[in-house]
Amino acid sequence: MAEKKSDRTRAAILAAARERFGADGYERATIRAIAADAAIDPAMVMRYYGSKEKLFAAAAEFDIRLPDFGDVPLESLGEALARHFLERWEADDSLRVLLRTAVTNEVAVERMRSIFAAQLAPTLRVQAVDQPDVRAGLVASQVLGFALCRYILGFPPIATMPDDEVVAWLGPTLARYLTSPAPTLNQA
Amino acid sequence: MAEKKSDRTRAAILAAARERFGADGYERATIRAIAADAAIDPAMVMRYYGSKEKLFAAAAEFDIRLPDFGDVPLESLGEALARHFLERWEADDSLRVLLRTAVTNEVAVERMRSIFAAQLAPTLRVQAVDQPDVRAGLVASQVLGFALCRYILGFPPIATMPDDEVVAWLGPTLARYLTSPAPTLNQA
DNA sequence: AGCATATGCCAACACCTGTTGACTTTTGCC
DNA sequence: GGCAAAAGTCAACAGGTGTTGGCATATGCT
Repeated sequence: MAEKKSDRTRAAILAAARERFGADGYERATIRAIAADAAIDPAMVMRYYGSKEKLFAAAAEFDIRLPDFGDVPLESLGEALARHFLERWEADDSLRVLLRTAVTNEVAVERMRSIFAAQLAPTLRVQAVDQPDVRAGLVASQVLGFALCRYILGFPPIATMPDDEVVAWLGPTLARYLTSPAPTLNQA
Repeated sequence: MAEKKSDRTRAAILAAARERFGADGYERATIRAIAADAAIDPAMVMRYYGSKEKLFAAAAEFDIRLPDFGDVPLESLGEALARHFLERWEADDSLRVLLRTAVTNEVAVERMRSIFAAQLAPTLRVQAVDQPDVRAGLVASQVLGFALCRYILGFPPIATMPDDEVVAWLGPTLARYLTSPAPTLNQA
């Protein structure tokens, strides 16, 4: 092991950064505050991560690989997705960081998009649904909207809803976005 | 008319503030930039609105009164809501301001909540649905999530979707949130 | 006209931001 | 023990922020 002490502070910085970015958003999370949380000097943050942008990029980097839904029957995929996202969202604050910062930071937007457009859509393609991009977008709109109300805005009935009830409400919505035939429009 | 010139610059400031807050969010929208857009001195902003917080409060203030849905049959209320919110969202950038700033500004959160919790929920109570707060929250989650993807994040298939298609997709979802019996949970 | 008042501009303030360089301490190897 | 490199500390920088007070200009009333 070539280095040990440095790795520990590197990790401390990253953990503090995740928390601050997630709680305050990109602009209000200052390097000084992050350094104070990690109990080190602000200059260390620069030495290890180069800049605030790069620190954020590192803090927003984590494996967001969706499990393989290729063999889940399409009818129960909605519920499976709802449960998976809920668990993923409560496991740590990685997704919260992304959602809170995506509003003002392009990097976060792109990373968020890569979850839904670049991961969910292909999964749907395997299931041979039509318009996989549209359906993935609709799923994203409901999942992100619910997360927004629950974790960021803290809307009372949504924020305190038990997990099972969340799945029971959202599951059918997602299922419909995945399975329902695309709407036919009468006129423009 | 006691004053004329001042009212015009007051309005110019407010318009520029709405645009900047909506485009950049609360922290990144600077008073100097707003003043530059309105082609006046930053000091004028302070003279007329007192502080950045108060300017924002003024910029985020507008009538968001929902039309009276008391007589709309519950089955078509979902579609009516979808269409109303979509129109309201595209009419001006008031709601965009609120959504973008709500992530970091408590005032915006409270104002957003007042739309759904304090206006939509009572409307539902008139229709005698059970759990009106939960249902209003669910509607909020889908409406805000879609707006987030369409106007803030700019997710490709959602951002470019024709209005009628939006209503066709979202209407049934909202309708289900309003009419479907509350899910019964087997166990905790 | 003259004058009070409203309106606007300018320069500066105190503070906070990300970032940098020089300096000191600790670590690990010979 | 001695020494080079790593790890950490400190103070300062340059620039941007909200905010303020003083000074000039324009306006409208009598």
